[in-house]
Amino acid sequence: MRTPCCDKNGLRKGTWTAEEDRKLKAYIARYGCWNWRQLPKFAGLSRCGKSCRLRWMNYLRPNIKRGNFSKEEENLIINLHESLGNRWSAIAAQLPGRTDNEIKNHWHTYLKKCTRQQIPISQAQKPRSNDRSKSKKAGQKTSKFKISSVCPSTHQIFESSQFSPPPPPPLSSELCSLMIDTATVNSPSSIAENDVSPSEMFAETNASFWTDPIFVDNYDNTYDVLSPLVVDTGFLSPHTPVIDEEFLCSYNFYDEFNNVLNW
DNA sequence: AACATTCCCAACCGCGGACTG
DNA sequence: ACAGTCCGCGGTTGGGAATGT
Repeated sequence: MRTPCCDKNGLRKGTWTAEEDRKLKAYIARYGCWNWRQLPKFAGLSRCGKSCRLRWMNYLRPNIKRGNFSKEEENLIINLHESLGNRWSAIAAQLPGRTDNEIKNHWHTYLKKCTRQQIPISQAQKPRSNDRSKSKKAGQKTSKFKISSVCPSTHQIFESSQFSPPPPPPLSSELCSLMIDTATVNSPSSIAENDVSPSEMFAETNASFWTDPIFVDNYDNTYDVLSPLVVDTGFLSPHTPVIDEEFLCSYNFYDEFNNVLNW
């Protein structure tokens, strides 16, 4: 894939690394997508918001179906394309777990040929299996995402929950990650690896957040709590999503046996 | 085995609509 | 009404993997 590089603003472009994915997933699991433009700054990512959104929507989001399209899906895409045209997002809405980008790619690489040549899907030459799934590529090697039929989309999880994500507290992305990924919780010293210092975050966070008594009251707790036990400390407000092991297990996000997250 | 070509898809870009002040 | 900002969509690109010679 595209070689990571920096643009003139110092923002990274190109292929996402596993570390970037981890930061983004952890941040969104913790705070949701409250503002794509601001998100990378608080998540400790040198990416533009657009890039973060795309990565999340097309790859990291839970409940994304990967792998080959079934005949039923392909027929549905063709039928929907006849009626909707290139409105990929509208088509994707009818195919749970499929992204507009994936459908668009599949259309251009395979289905378009079928329709142009009037070839039945079953007789057309199948594209190379995407089970190769770019597994060797950066940012995707460590993905352990499991598809669960009972797993609601993250969109549903966040939207159905009662919280309205506030601007993030002065937590580093590293700490956010540690809070969700218990397997990596080892040493508080790792917080020193932050891309954005707490003071910088403090300075950049909007005023309304700092007047929020929930966070102000618990601000002192934020730097010495490095495990999911933070949930019990009272640091997390009732308005923030509490991502604990039980929650994660219930949606197949967390593998209790191996003590790792499944994404 | 080595090289050339084709395929595939993650990611980028630009545009337009929605929203806000 | 207008300008600025943000978000989402669709078109396109580019480079690694697969396939062909």
